[in-house]
Amino acid sequence: MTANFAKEQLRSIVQRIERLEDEKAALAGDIREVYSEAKSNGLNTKIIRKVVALRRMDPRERAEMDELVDLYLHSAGDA
Amino acid sequence: MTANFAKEQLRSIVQRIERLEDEKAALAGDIREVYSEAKSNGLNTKIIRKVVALRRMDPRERAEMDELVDLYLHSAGDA
Amino acid sequence: MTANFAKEQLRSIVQRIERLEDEKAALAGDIREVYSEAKSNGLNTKIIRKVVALRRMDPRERAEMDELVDLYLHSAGDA
Amino acid sequence: MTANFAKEQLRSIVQRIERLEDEKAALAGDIREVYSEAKSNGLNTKIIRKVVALRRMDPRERAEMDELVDLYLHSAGDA
DNA sequence: AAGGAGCCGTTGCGCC
DNA sequence: GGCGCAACGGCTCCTT
Repeated sequence: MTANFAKEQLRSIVQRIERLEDEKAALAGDIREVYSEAKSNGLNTKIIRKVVALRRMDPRERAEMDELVDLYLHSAGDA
Repeated sequence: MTANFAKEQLRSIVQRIERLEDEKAALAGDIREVYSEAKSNGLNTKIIRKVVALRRMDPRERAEMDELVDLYLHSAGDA
Repeated sequence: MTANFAKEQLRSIVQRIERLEDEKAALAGDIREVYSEAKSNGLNTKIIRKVVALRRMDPRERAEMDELVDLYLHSAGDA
Repeated sequence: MTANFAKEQLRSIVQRIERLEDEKAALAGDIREVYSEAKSNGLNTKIIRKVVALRRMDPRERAEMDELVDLYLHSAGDA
């Protein structure tokens, strides 16, 4: 029956998503633990988050962006 | 000078945004106060947030969505 | 040297986070693919997302919340 | 009647929130328009957003944070 | 290319 | 007063 086929398909999809979401949540927990460890060792987790984000960016692209920010910042601030 | 023109334009834009952002932040503060008042009167603010969101939706659209959710939920859960 | 120890520690932490973030991103990609497949089979992914979220909630808690929403919605709307 | 009192109170709260949300949404629209204008004048809106955010920060605090980011970045990257 | 939806990071709130 | 969680805002991707 076609309705049952659709139902089975939906079930499968929902279950696969839930499984993957569970794994993702587990990893998020692991990451949380690492930050927690960092904090208990006196490291600044907010800064670490920024460092991780910066390292993820392409260096060339990052340099361009920094230049533009400086330029715009200067233009916006001066008379 | 065209560079100065661009600079003036950027200055104007940044200042207009900052002004609007200030007003927006003030309103956000007002909203926060109302929720705070609600909470201190024993109301459930999480529920109020949902109610506000629901009231914003078109009723017809909302009904359709609820029906679909029920249908999918049922299909996903039964054998 | 204590500075080097701190440096090594930071390096380790950053690398562990990056590794975990990579795995998390891969899972996010997998989830996206499943939704994509669902959509190409004519399913409503927005609804599926709601269903997944609902199934994650505790049923008892969910029922309570629904009741409260109805109550508040009614109180807010009637004269 | 106390129930009616609570109902009136809830109604009032919901309506005040909705009013404030409307005003906030209007401002958000205005801000959106300014960015749109900026873009049509060849300005990089992503950079403008960063500039606006930077200008909002306390300079002293910002300098400290930048130093820390450099320090951590260096420690994380070198051997 | 523009607009909207989902995801991620940040900030504020309640708990301990 | 710090920690953990939840809501908010910004960024990115995807559709139109």
